[in-house]
Amino acid sequence: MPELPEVETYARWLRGAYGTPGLIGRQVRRVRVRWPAAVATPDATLFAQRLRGRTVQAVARRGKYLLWHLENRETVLIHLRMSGRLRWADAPPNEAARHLRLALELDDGRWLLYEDPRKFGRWWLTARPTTVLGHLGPEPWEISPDAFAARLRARRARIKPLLLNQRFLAGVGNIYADEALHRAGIHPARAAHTLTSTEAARLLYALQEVLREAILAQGTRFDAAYPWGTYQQYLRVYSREGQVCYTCGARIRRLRLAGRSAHYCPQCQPRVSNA
DNA sequence: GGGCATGTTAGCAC
DNA sequence: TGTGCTAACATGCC
Repeated sequence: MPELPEVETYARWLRGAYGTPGLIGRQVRRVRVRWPAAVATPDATLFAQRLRGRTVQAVARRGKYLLWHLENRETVLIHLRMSGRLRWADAPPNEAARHLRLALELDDGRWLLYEDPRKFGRWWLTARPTTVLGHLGPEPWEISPDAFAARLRARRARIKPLLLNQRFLAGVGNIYADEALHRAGIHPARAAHTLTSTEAARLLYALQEVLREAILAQGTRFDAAYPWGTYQQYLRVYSREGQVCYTCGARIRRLRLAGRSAHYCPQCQPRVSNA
C-alpha cells in the first residue's frame, strides 16, 4: 500500500515527529521474528542475533524503502509492500496477535510492532544497502525536466506503467501516478516517447507537486493498512471511476494497464498530445 | 464465489 | 533488449 509519501511519513514518525518518541538513539534490546519469511536477508535467526544490541543512529527513506542506519555501519531496510505497517506498543505483543510478523523491544521498554496481513513486506540487514537499493531510478525531484524528457523519448512503453517502474523512477505508485497524469493532462496509455518536452516537464512538476502535497497530508488512508493521512480527500481520479471530474465535469474512467487499474478523465487527458 | 487491492518479480512470447 | 502479459507471493474485503 504505501507509496513514497506514506513511507516518508513513517520515516518522520520514526524520527519522533507527530508527538511520539522516535527510534533515534534507541538500542534494540530484543528481536522476535514471528514470520521468518518476512526477513529477506540474512536468515531470520541471524537477523535477530545481529540486530540485537544495535543502536539506531538515523532513519531515512529511499523510494519506498525505509532505512535505519545503525551505529556499527550496518543498515536495516524495510519495504512494506501492499499491507505492511508499523506501530508502537507499551507491552510485549500478544501471542494471539493476528498479522504480527516481527517485533522489536527497545531500551526504553517500548515495542515496535511490524504487522503485515498479506505477508508481502520484507526486511533486510546489510552492510551494503546498495545491493538492495541499487536498481532504483531517481526520485522525481532528483532529475531535471530536460533529462526526464530525454529518458521518456527513449522508451516505447505506455507512460502509466513506466511511472510505476521503480528502475525508471523511484517512489511513485498507483495512486500518485494516476493523480499526476491527471494534473498534467496526459492519458495513461500514451507511449512515453510521444510526449513533447512541454508535456514531460508538466508531468515531472505534477509528480513533484502531488507527492509534496501528499507528504504534507501525511499520505492517503484507504483502510486499516495505513493509519494516518488525509490526502484521500484530495484525490481527483484515483478510486473515482464513474464520478464527475472536478475540472471539467466528465465521468472518470478506469482502464486496465499492465495488470493495474488506471483512473483518468477522458476529457482532461485525451489520447492525443495535449501540449 | 469472483473480483478487487497503495507492490514487486519471474518467466515467457514477440 | 525492450515490452507486455500472466502468474505468483498470501490475505482480506465487498
